[in-house]
Amino acid sequence: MSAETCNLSSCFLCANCIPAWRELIAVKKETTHFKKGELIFKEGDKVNGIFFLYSGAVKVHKQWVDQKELIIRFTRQGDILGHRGLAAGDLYPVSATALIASEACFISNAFLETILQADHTFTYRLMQLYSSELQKAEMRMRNLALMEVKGRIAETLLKLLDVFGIDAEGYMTVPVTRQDIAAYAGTTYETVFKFLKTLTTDKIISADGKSIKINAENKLRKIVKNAK
Amino acid sequence: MSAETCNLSSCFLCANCIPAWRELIAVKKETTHFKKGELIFKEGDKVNGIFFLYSGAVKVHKQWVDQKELIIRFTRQGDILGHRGLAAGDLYPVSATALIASEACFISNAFLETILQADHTFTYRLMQLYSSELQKAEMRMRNLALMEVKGRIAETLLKLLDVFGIDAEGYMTVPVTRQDIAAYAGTTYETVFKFLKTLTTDKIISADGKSIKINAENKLRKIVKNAK
DNA sequence: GCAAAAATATTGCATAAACCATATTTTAAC
DNA sequence: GTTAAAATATGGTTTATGCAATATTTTTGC
Repeated sequence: MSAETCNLSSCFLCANCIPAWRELIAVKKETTHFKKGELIFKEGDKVNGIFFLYSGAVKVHKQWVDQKELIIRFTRQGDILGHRGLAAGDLYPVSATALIASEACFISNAFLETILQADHTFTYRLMQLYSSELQKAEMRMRNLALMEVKGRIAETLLKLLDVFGIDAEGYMTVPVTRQDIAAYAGTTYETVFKFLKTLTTDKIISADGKSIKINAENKLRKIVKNAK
Repeated sequence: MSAETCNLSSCFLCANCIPAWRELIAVKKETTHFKKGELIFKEGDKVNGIFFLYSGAVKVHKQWVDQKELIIRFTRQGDILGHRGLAAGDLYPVSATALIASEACFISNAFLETILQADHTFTYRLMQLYSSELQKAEMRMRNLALMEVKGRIAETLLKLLDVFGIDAEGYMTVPVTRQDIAAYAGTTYETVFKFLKTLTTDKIISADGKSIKINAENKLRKIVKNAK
């Protein structure tokens, strides 16, 4: 179970807990597999535990009336999923969906509590993680509220680059739909489509169907800076 | 120093630490006073410690180019200020400004670290607090991105009611300017002005100059719900 | 108590971006 | 492999909001 799917070092839990715990973690954790497009957990579901993403790519999103949704963040290998619900309530406040085939270690609430009680350094690190996530959330809040759409779309492209990286030819490794770009930028598909077209015309990006390649990162950053 | 300004029980620190610590806290803390409109700390300043708001009302805000700002949250007695910077960097990512005369206990970084290392329950509670703040931040992110302006303004009024409460005649206890309402809702003064006027015409609120009174809370909630 | 600076009041206009409609292509499901 | 369902492509219309302008009132600092 452990050898193929978890090297006991790359996820937040293994990287930050007391080494001695890893043996027990190897026994207690369950490895879970998710297909592309599969729901990992759903807003409103009861929180049973926490996921540590071992491989793949996941979007964390939150609904609003009438099919609308905002993508809160994109996560990659090593990231935590479902930690928001941990201590603050018993229902997930967000949903998580696999963007590509993904694997995660699932740790039950009860076992996590045990770790938190026994390993104070881990608790401290988790608190630090939350603190930095909070900072990111505040930054994003400000951008969603005050930055104009073009800047938010440019920002989304840069974020995807940062989180998922690029392959040998410079194309983004994880195929994200334009609808997802819109959902992260807090806008509509049509607006994304139109703006990506002008970006392509200006050679700032190359959009070959679904795959996107960023040619001029600095120009995207300039768009973000100048987005009013 | 302690008796007049801090009862050693109402702030997050005193309420959640091991009782034995309170004596030391009483010695180590510094009581700080802020006048209406005074800056408590500024985005980009070096983080020296953490504030526990003892009395008054404070806005936490974040800048964007060209004088624009978003109010991240309103805080009242008992709340923590400046905790974002604690573990995640050495510069404040936000500013804090007193809305009315306010008092806060200041705890230096060094002493806070001591508490965190010695009192694991406190660390755990602080982690829980961050977790719930994160949930709130995500909710707000979604609302700022997807809810239309009228809903966001209505939401702001409800938030002010929730955080600061009302006096005997039903008026909000803390005078918040329309510009601040706009800054929280992520919109402009003019839009707030126009919408508050229709709310007044519809008798949902009474706006007597600066003081605002909410007459029909349920109608405001309905506006939030239906805001697209 | 006066001057300067915010905050408020008000309106009209410009426009960015959502919404609508529809056709085509790609992806997923059985 | 066929069909259904997403996702994409693209234009035209509408409208919610931001922006500019200007006048008045309130607050604040010295």
